[in-house]
Amino acid sequence: MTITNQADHDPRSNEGTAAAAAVSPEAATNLLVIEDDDNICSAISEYFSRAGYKVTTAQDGAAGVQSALNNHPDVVVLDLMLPKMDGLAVCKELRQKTPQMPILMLTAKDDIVDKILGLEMGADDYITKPFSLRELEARIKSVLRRARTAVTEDESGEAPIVRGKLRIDPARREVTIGDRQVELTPKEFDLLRLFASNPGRVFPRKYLLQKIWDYSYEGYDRTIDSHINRLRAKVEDNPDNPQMVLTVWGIGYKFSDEQ
Amino acid sequence: MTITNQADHDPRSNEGTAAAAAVSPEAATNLLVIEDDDNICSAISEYFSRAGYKVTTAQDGAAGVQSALNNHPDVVVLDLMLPKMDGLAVCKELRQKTPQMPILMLTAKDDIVDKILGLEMGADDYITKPFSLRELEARIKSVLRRARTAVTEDESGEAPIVRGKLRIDPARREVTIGDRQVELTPKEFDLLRLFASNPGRVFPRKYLLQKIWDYSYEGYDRTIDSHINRLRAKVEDNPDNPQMVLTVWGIGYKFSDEQ
DNA sequence: TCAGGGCCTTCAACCTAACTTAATGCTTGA
DNA sequence: TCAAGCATTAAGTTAGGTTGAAGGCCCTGA
Repeated sequence: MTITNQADHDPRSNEGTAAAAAVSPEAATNLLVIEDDDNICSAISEYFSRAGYKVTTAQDGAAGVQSALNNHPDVVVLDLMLPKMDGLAVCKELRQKTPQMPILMLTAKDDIVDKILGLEMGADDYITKPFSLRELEARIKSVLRRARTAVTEDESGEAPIVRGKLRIDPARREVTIGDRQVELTPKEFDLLRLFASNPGRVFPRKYLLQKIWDYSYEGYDRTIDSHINRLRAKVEDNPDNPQMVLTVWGIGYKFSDEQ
Repeated sequence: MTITNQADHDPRSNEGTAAAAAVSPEAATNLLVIEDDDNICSAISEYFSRAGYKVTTAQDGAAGVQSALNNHPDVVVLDLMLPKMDGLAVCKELRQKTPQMPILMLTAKDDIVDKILGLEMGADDYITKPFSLRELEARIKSVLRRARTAVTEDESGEAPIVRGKLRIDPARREVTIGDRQVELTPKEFDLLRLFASNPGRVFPRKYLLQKIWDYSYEGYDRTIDSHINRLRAKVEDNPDNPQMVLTVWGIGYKFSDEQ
């Protein structure tokens, strides 16, 4: 016997459209766009204003940082290529000064190196040009949702983490899927807990090495793959088609925030 | 919201099935379900009645609180979205008035914010829709087990601790297994008492050093292993296959919470 | 009061089991 | 097409179990 939740008209499920945001009951979301290209800038600005966001823009990195610190936007959309101070530097500085502020980075198409650097610098997510505005909006919502529920990853609270059928009990170091208990090794457990505490957030391999394997570990980062492999074998119903621990091609892994 | 009837016959095991619970020797467990959806409510009610539980239901928050205070159920299953008084308010009120009563919260799919709030409000665990009834049963058992054995670790009350054949009398510093009395050294006793006060909870070595050895002890933590070794020799029927004091690889030790 | 002995605790060493890392070649997806 | 990811296996490393001995404390008896 399974209880499902279909055909449930939850207003939240309309996410991703401009109209939905416009009727949102909550106070307008403040959006700061740091982008030097006028076309992109005004397109974003127009779309999101109409969608009920309050949009501020900045044309270069220095101005962006200023604006972010003065206006405390709810989310920053940050281009990587900027005059005066490039996106990575901006990201780094904002992370230092306002660690909580969610940052969504715009990167040139296929610029994997930059994506990785961006994520390592502390961006919360990235989106590659070209992108649709609806896509951007979806990402922004996702980042905002995560920020609201942010569990600082090392807080390691004793409260159980539940994601669908998956349940992690940090105090007992127990993991169950549905009613089945799963035995994990320490590394597997640490990885899964980190992932599941921050669904949707992308963890680059380098970052994982630092976080789970202590600092400046100059190792083979394929090692992570091995652990992910074994973790999936234990945790996924069908390891060939993972539903929880997902690969982000060229970057690393993340926990699904679907469902 | 619909109820489907799939994959009920799970070949994995017979544990947790209605039949197994029905023959449980202990007095019926009282379950209060606060849920406005008739389908879910009757599905839960039917399943758990058949499993030998005594089930009471309430259709809204206010009625739920009343029922909880009048009937003193062993565990409350509480939906978050309720008419009259929402789940969070119910949870908060129950926590104030009967702090011991275990609460398991049902949350809508994806409603992470609510999960967190729920736990902050004092729910003991939560489960996301959709869920299987077997899964719910597993959670309920887990919450009940924790509630039964919950001892704040520093309470160090003088009441004897009984776990199966093991009995610890803190006032007399006596330990018996079955009818056999066991002589423990102070460290052995302290360890065993700490473990047995919180079955299932994992105690890292560092934590034990702080707790049992006081001060920030910069020592050899293999010392703990020695004590565990001797403790097991005295306390376990077969020290090669410990049933009480269990190793958690890479972390420390815990007391078994089976049975 | 001091020596002797017993018990508890700590430490060290060795051994095994468990887990992690590395390397390989194959598969996959941009 | 080809770099990135995956699966498999083998080697390496680390953590835990076990044992025994040294040090310290306390009790006891001379």
